[in-house]
Amino acid sequence: MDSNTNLKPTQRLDESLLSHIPAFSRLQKAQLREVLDQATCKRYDAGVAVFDEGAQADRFYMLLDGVIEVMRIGPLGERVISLHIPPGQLFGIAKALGHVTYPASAITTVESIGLSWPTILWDEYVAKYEGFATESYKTVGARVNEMNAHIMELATLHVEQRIANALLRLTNQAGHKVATGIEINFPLTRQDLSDMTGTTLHTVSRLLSAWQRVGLVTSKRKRITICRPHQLVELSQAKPSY
DNA sequence: ACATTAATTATGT
DNA sequence: ACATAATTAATGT
Repeated sequence: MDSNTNLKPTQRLDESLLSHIPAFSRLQKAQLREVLDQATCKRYDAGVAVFDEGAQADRFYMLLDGVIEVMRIGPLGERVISLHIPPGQLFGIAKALGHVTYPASAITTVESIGLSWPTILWDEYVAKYEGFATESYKTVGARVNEMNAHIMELATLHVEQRIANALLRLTNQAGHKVATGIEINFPLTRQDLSDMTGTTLHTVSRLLSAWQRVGLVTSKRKRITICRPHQLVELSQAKPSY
């Protein structure tokens, strides 16, 4: 019932869209053309699901523009954001991990544009294109590392440090320089931050307020900019307890 | 050192 | 006007 379903059979997308992303970096121009012709391009409104946890993983995706939150939902509605996908990254690649359904949901945080392919093509690409497998598994590996680091943070660090780390990670992938510092390039609520750090929006709100008072950050609704990245890095480090 | 509850205010459509 | 976001204080574990 919403009008964002303008599925377009990939009309003349340029090969340069793919040539810079790792998984396709080793392909020839003709091969890129072939891959692109099999892709579907779609636009998504902000806040809609690209796919849902548990659904048949019939396609895999690449984000061209926008931001995707990869999240799971607890027994009663509590969101856990496990990952943010910046443009140029593959996501929904359940097939690469041997899954038949998506292990998490992918939600757009802003209006986004994505390419997608039928999952069957994954195996074909792996077999056919030199470097597709190795390169894409590299990025999968990097993502696993990120998540591992995140788990360590959740388990060992204090709330203040976790939130600092979350903000730093976000600035690394979506940071945009502005006059007063580095702004995070997409709408981010306290709720979102708390969902990434396993705390509550209230605690996040209090902390941000405190940091704002000290001039470390500034924030409007859904927009956070870091004024003193260096101080934030310090806060993100665990303090020795003796 | 943090969550929870609840009341209050600000902000975007 | 309405819903969603953010702040703040009080209270609980």
